[in-house]
Amino acid sequence: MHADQIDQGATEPRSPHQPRRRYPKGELRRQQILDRTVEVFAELGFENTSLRAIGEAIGVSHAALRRYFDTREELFLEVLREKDRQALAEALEHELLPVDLASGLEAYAAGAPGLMALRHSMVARAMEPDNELSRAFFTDRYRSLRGEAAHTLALGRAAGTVRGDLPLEVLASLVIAAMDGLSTQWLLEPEVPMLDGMHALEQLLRPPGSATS
Amino acid sequence: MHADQIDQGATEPRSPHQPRRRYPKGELRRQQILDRTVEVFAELGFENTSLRAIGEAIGVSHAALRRYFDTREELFLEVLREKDRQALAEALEHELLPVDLASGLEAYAAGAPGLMALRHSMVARAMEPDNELSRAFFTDRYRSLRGEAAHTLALGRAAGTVRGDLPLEVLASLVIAAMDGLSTQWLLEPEVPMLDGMHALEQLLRPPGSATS
DNA sequence: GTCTATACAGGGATAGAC
DNA sequence: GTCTATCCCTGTATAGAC
Repeated sequence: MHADQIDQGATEPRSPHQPRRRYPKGELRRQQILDRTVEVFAELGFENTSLRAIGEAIGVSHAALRRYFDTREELFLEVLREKDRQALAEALEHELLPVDLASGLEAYAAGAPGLMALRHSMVARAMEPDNELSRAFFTDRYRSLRGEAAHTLALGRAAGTVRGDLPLEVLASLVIAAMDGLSTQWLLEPEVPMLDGMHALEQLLRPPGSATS
Repeated sequence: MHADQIDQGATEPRSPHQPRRRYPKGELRRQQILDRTVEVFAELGFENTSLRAIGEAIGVSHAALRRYFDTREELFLEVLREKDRQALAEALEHELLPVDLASGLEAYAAGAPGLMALRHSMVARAMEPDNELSRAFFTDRYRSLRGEAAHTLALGRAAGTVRGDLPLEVLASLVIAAMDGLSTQWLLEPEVPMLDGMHALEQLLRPPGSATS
């Protein structure tokens, strides 16, 4: 679902301005740009992370970046896509999906405030008119997240830790919303106990008669 | 708490570039700028809502706007401050605080998607380094929102509709987070049932033994 | 007090040379 | 694949008209 754009070794024609990326050099350069972008963004923020600033951090001109990404927006989206892929790969390696919601939030916020800030900026863009690319990315992403949450909740239901009197899809949406909103408050003010909020939600989700912990 | 900057008729000296605004014309112009900014933003989005675009919508040069607002960021923040004041005034008029969380969300999202998108853009900025003005505004705002939510929850507790085994502040943070996150998903994809999510949270908050509705 | 005109540094996008 | 040069747009700043 997430990785619908894997194309290593493909030889078919492709959309204009999307480089072939069959050669190691271009592939490495592309990855370097993505990595540096995160770093520069964490330091300078959305407005100041210009193509020129990223290029300077790498040692190339801003125009060179456009061989790999059509626009700044696409570059940023690709950074987020890449991080999602990494997170998914890591989750599959460590175990299957996290049964614990709070640990899911930690993975979600991912210890990288800069990355979360980038996500927030891009989500905001996606709500605006004439931003089809960003909107498509995030509607997809939230759909995926809700699906994963629904799955985790279903497991909890089977294990007796999640009550069964409310629709799964609604609860899934609520869980994702709580993660989003709690991380927002936490990023603004680190004293806000983000994990306590998530644990509270876990408590609320328990069936009425079950044990307190 | 919210209205800490009411200064009509004040005669004290003020910070540089903040006009006195004792004269009706300037006051009206200022209000006009705030109103038009929301409209232009709803149509064009964050990037394209330039000072020049706003000025053009009013019939004034972009430089004129700076008589009223030091920077674009401050203009946007003032738009949000103004909307918060209006919402507060309206809430006080219609009744005291909303006892119903779901209706609170409707007031929160406020039927104005453009405004919510502006809020999201500005919150994102507030998380980044070197954005003290935005950060101060939103930490304040979230503190206020959590306070109001805690108050509403306390009333619910007294009325027997909110369980008493979890700390109020944590639940308040969770409630605000849910509003934020649900409105995000809803703005991206209007089919997502925002109010259902909030009603589900209300159900979850009920004491274990209480009636289902 | 209110506003226009103007200048400036920096941004993303782009064309064409190498 | 990368560069330089260029286009038009942006926020900010200042000078001076009225």
